[in-house]
Amino acid sequence: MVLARMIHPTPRLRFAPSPTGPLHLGGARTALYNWAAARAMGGTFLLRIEDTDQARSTEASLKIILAGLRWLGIDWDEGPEAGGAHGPYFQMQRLDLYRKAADQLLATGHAYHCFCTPEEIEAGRKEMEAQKAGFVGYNGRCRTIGADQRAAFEREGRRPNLRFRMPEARVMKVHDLVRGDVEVNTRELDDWVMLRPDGVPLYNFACVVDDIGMRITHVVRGEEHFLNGIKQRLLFEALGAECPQYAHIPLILNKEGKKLSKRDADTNMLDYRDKGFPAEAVFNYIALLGWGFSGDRDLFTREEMVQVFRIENIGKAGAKFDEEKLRWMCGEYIRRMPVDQLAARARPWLESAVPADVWTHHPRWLANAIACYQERVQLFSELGPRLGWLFADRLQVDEAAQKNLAKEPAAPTWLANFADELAGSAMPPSWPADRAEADAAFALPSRKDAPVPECRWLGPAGIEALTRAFTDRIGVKFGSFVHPVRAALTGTDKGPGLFDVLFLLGRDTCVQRLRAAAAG
RNA sequence: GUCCCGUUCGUCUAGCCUGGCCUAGGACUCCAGAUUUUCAUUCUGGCAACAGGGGUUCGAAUCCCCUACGGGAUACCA
Repeated sequence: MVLARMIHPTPRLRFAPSPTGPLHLGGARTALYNWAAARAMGGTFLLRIEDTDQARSTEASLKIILAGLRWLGIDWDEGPEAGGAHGPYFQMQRLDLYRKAADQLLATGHAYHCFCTPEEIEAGRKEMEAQKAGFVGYNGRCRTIGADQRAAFEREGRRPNLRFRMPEARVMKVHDLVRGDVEVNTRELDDWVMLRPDGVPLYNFACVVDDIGMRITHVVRGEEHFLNGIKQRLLFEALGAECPQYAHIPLILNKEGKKLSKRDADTNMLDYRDKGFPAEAVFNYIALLGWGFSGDRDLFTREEMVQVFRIENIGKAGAKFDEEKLRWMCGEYIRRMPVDQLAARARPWLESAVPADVWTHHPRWLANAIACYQERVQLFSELGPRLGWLFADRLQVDEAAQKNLAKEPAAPTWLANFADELAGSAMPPSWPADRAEADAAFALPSRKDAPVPECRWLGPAGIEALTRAFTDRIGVKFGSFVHPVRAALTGTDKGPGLFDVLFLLGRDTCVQRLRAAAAG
């Protein structure tokens, strides 16, 4: 048992953002895959903040990243605001650990001080380029520096960087969980800087020290890190630690097929939240960018994903982001939501459209109204504008509706007479009057085969019967009658079933609007 | 320049590792039809792809090679 645990340590994965910008699509997907892999393997998922780029790191970005992850439902077991036994989880709080590792590497000869100035490094690079060397990087001038030269540099006041001493031409055979077996010759890489004179580490160094300290076993990250992975493997080796399993995944491309950048405003995850995209739909969609749930299904929950997710199944080819499909997926999720949940979650976008009184005193009525639009919207934010006609004092009539009102010369007469008919009917009263009884009795949108409940008020079916009897009586074709009525009542030519509209509006408002339309 | 990775319908993908069940499946989009009082939903049907060329094999989307195209890397950023 103990032995088994040594061979297969508890999987520990991390997402390690640098707080230099918002959480964008690519970062969200990386986090999501790491999270899913951790959950799938019954392991631990943690967050580490790589804030060593002090000039660009901000507290605001950190907040946005954490909020974005939480919104997507990606939770972490260790990290900021969660604590954990392997902290601190901010790199700037781990400087002593890097220092210690640096001393060890210096002592074992895996690292050396480099006194070159940026200008000297650049000159060396130019020289290599002129020699048509395939690889162009640091020329390793300080590799073999003597004590005299070193002392001379120090007298000049130069402060050294710490560089990693790369093996000269070693063929690294590595296995990447996504790319498979790949060979890289270390001559493609130069002696990279680990530590600045001020003691702040650079990415590859801090990353490895932390992955060791945090016992990371698997790393899923963007393919821009593939070569960093080679450098890091060597560093693990030099430090006598085991390297995690790496999986380098292709980048997400934008519609133009270019790399998604942090500057693309609509790639900030919180923008999707603010625009009314359901989080679980965004999660679902992002998961599909480079991974397939199965051959015949692309709608799934987080839990279902965790059941079947395997890092090895992430695709090697880059994917383009398609907002059209994302939106379809949002609509799909909204349709499947219980209507009360939809109302609650859409509320932030409904505050201006729906009077506060409705929320507190007419919840069933509002739920019915929202239910009528459930299959007609894709985003929470689309609900408010659609509901406007319900509360309008003076109805806005759009062009299509005006056409429908003008098409039949007799329409004004029909509407006036229909108003009289409704005035004497048992239709439910109109908001703000109390109509809770009717709203509780009838669930919208009404369905043809639904049984008619016992109620003293007319429901949609009853109103339809009344209407059909009326059109028969005045000798008007039902089909032509219906359009001007909808126009008069909602001001548009689209929307829920007409009798749901009548029911929602209630007797008095219907009468009033029909008469107003009849009067022109 | 050099190195690495990739390329299946317009898009996301299944299939590829372990060749035959692939006249290549699903989804989004689009088109047509059905249902319907409008819109939407739903249902039915349709358009649409193995980048190109060689090779291996009885047989290749699947294995090998070359070409083209795309992406990534080549920092005192991460």
